[in-house]
Amino acid sequence: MDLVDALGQLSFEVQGALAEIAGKHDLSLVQTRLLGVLRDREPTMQELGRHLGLDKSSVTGLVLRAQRRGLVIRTASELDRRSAHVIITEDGLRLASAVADEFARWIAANVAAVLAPAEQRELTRLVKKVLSS
Amino acid sequence: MDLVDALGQLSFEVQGALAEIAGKHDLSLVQTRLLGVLRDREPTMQELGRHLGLDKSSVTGLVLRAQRRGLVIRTASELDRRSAHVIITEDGLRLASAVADEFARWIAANVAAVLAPAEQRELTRLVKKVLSS
DNA sequence: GGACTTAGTACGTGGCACGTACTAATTTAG
DNA sequence: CTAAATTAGTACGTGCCACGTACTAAGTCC
Repeated sequence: MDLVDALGQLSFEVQGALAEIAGKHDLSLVQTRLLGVLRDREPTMQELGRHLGLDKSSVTGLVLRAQRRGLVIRTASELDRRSAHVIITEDGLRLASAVADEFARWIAANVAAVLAPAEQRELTRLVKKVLSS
Repeated sequence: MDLVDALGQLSFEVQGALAEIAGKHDLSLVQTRLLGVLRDREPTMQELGRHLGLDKSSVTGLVLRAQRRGLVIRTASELDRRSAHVIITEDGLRLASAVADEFARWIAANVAAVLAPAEQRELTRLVKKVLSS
């Protein structure tokens, strides 16, 4: 197996685990990403679309469904009355943290557990180097 | 950034690239995986579901859409007349190869290009170690 | 003030995934 | 050897996701 296969498989593995964890909390992968983005931002719909790589028309429904479940709210912007800021609620924050914690535990059990500490550091370093490009 | 964030982000990055490449060939990520599985197998619908981690009722539609586009065919099993084997067509093979090649080029440009040869080997080794667990 | 641009929604289409309910073929029990 | 249970697959309804197009309302530019 070469680098291409290794990274391809790894990405499916990690995304699969994340999807499963999210599913246990009745969240889709996209909803989870949404909440993740909103943990440290209060973006407009447009900015949200940029962060998630989605069209603005896709964001409408995504936020609508999250709002129905009480995970986010929309507030009118005061600077520009056309735009709305999306803000995560307490419930949303709790869910996001729960998923994040469980994901961290999955990494610990499935990655960290099979690598020596030095290997973990090296893997982190290499991946970061790739991501920063 | 720690190991958890690094692997999370990497998986989104890789899957995003793969989805984009697949999209250029009018394939979804799932269709691409389907064709990938079929490159070296002629599974029944059930086996296909197991490989992809999907319910059998999900596989029906997936294969149906692929069949409409001439990417796969279904043939009746001779051992068990209840089951059908899914087989990739020449067109399907061509598409699968095109996506795989382009993905390999993406890895070369975005991963291999920023790592020294020894680092690439080390990354591959570490990822394989994780996957084999 | 009128033309243009921008933020967001509405709606229709298509893919994806599931659960449930069904048919047909096969296997198992009695 | 039939009757019951299991298995392979499809049909259908639901909901999520993503997009393009068309629209409204608000802001900007002349």
